[in-house]
Amino acid sequence: MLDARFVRENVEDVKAALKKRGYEFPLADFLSLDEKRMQVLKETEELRNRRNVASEEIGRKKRLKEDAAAEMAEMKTVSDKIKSLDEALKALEDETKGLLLTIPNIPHESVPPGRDENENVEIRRWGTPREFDFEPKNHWDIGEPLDIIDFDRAAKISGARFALTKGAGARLERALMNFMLDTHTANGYKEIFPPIIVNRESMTGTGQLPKFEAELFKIADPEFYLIPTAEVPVTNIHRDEILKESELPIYYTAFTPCFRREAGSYGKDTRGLIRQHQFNKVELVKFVRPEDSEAEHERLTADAEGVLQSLGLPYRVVALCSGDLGFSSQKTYDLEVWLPGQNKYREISSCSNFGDFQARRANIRFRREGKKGTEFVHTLNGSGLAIGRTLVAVIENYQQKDGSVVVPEALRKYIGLERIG
RNA sequence: GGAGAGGUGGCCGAGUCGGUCGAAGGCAGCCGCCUGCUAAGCGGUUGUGGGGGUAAGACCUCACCCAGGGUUCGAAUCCCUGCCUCUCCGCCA
Repeated sequence: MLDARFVRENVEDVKAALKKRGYEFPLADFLSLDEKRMQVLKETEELRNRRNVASEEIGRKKRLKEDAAAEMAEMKTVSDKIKSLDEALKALEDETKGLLLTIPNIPHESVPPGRDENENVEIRRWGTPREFDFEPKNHWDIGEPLDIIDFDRAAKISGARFALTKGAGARLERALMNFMLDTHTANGYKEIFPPIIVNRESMTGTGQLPKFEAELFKIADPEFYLIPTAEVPVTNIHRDEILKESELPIYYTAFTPCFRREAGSYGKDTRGLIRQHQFNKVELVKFVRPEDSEAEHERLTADAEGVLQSLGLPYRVVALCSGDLGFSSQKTYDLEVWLPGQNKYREISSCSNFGDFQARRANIRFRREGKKGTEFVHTLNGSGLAIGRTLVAVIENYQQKDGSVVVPEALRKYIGLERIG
């Protein structure tokens, strides 16, 4: 959420910045609403003040056994007025806030301008895609014969876009989870195992609601949501809190299943593990001081890259252009891993700096040492990594001509195998 | 699922028959003083958000005692609803 006062005072800048995203800011709506709101607010406060003063006077008179009927009658009408103004104010506030909640974050100045993913900018590459002396297969053509991935049974149990792993596949999934968590905790992230069903406030805090309800799985009664990413519960750990400066930065890592409706992606990645309604992911989340967030963003991205490097998986880092940026993000790097089966790089991690956008929504503040008042922290997060897609990458990059899969060195002690199949 | 208790400031805790309650008292914190140092002691001070004001302060004002409604001239105090916590019974991984 953007700051109302900031928007009010920087209308043109805000408008221009959001235009970079391809977002038309409803400027006139906001300003007239905001002005009306302030006007009503002032009026109510004046009346309240009058009432407070009069009520005190009435109390004094009553104690002295004097008559206060006239004041009481007058205040009755003042109170009625306040009540109706309050209703109007509440409506205006809801509307203003509702509008603010649907405005995306302002892209950071370093974000490359662009309309969509085609204008994202490659920052660097790591590793060299392997040369195959045979035609490399898709992961499902490797996994199904090995009987480690089963799409048909999962479809029977649940439906399309579900999969189940078994045997060495299930163990590989578990090995990846442990390997990633161990890697990140060694780098100073505290391990969290959060709830994966959350309330509306949490979803609003990180920016999924109110705008993206259609992408979420919802539990109707009682009202809850399944998380689309651990970012939601983990960032909301500190919702409505005032942290000490000495506590920052805070680093968390969390393994969770994630649930996404994937509405609007019909026909995309219909086969295979790439796009599932349910998938596992290890997430990295940071809470930092504003002046540190850019450097922390680079480090977080490097931490996610470290996992790919340890696994020997070639990848590239891409800076999302302004038009491809997520709603809450002010800057994002995607990590794209090489998939021989598709002969291209595919997203496996997304590392974002949200600035104070989420902190303002979720009301996460900190107090500086020796200073009065509070400031919003900056929040960041990134996948470290999406486990399903990592499993795909391992299988495709380490496939052998005979249909087996060699287990990367780093995973062997976790899975207890050198080869699958 | 049934029965009951409770939610007050960083923490503990008081709020009488509704009327200077933003809220006693204690602890912790901060600033002085004092003791050669430390501890103890003495005095003062310490919440968040909005609006106005100022060069910046000072200052003025509104709101906030879980949340949302209601009663009233006036509510932390009374009433309703919701959320959360705790205890007992039942059930259960």
